[in-house]
Amino acid sequence: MTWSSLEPVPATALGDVITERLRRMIIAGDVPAGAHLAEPRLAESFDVSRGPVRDALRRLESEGLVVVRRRKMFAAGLTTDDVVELYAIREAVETLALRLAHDRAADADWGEALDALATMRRAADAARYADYAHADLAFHTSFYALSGSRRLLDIWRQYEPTFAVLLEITNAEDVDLGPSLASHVAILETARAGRVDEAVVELQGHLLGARTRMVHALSRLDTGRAATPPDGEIPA
Amino acid sequence: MTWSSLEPVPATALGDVITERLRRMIIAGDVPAGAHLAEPRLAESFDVSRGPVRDALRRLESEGLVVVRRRKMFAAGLTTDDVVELYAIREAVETLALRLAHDRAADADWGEALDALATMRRAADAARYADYAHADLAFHTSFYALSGSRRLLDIWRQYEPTFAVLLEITNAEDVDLGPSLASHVAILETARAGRVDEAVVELQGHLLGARTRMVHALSRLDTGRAATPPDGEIPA
DNA sequence: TTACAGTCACCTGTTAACAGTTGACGCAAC
DNA sequence: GTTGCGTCAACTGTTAACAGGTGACTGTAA
Repeated sequence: MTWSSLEPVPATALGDVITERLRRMIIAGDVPAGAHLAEPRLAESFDVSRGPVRDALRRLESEGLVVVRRRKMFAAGLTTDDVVELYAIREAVETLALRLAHDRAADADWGEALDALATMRRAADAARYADYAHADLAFHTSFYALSGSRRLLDIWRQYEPTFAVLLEITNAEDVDLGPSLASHVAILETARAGRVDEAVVELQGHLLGARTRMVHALSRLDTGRAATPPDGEIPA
Repeated sequence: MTWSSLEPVPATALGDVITERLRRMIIAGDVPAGAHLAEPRLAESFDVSRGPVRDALRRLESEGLVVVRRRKMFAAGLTTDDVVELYAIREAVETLALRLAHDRAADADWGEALDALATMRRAADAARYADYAHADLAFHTSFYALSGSRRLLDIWRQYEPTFAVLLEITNAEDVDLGPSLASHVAILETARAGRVDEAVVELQGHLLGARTRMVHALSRLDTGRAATPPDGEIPA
């Protein structure tokens, strides 16, 4: 018997499943922005009761993918403006995380970041985009983990699934992963060398590049998606 | 008939009430950090069913006041380290908010901030600490609102109640509100004059001062509160 | 044709109950 | 005395049902 995951018990709460599926549907635009997300309808559509749906909506609300207006839940969707906003916030918090991680670097170790980087290198060589994206996020997560700030990690985890789905969707594009990899190497090595201000600048440049690619990919993906269609119902 | 609040319908969801009461109890230390927050026990204690309690726990989890470990909820409490952490995060996001607000200042107006400032001045003159704290938070909220970033406002609203309770608790102290008021005036006037870099520096200095006072007040308040007592049950 | 009123369907907030699981306590065997 | 096992209580995840309220639709009257 081989148990790959030791931490989480068999645990796959139904609410988590609904959260993930609904999140993907909203980001991908399967649920049009502005659509009213009524609990009974969603519950029937996912073939569960209202409880897990309620949990999912609460969670997605804290992720910013669902907004509540007059006690009703509506899909928020992701416009290119939202992506710009997300990257601006990420720059602010990840910069802080990197600085804090650096401050604690004495007793902390960059092992996780190095592991992620190795995985990224292998994925890049094999052009395995999904694996690369996964390792990419793990790399950045390691900064938050190393920062020692639980709340900073919480904020990141709040938006990390959105970035994950975005990366996954936009990675249909045929991009050369080389520059991205080099950028990550530069950030980590500069930080490990103790030149944290320089590393922050590298990070900002990296995020700017990622944002630009993301915005282009997204606007190419759904040219017709408006900022806020008046209303709508979920397709099926 | 006089209706003071026009926006929110009679709306006072039971879950919101539980959230507020539980939040206050955790921050004040009435619920010891590390205590297991079992739904049935809390539900009976608040004389409601598990539903609203569940909502409250989910909300407080996103605020960082409750942590989930092996599917169970535990009170996180607030140590002085947490306060330092909170102010670090706040500096990062509020700085961004101030910059974004400044960028949009052409079509935006600082009316809300000015109103809050006027209220603060009156409260300071009358030494009404609670009113001052309230207006203080409204002042800062206006920056996030003016930033035009919904998610930035969301992050602030996530932690704003914690700051509110902290201010309320620590304001038992007899402090001169003059310097705080002057600090707020300086931030706003500098920003309105378009010298945003200078305003950011003012803001950072202001937050540092606030943090210092908060840490002192808190450590004076509960000298005996440890970082993580092993476990415990809620008192009553 | 338009304005108003009544009806009706839907949705949210809330509650109680059921099922599976986990952790603890106690008892018995070695 | 210690170790292993069985029982049991408590908790989380989940579901179905009830109550109040809101908005839309329709029919009627001016």
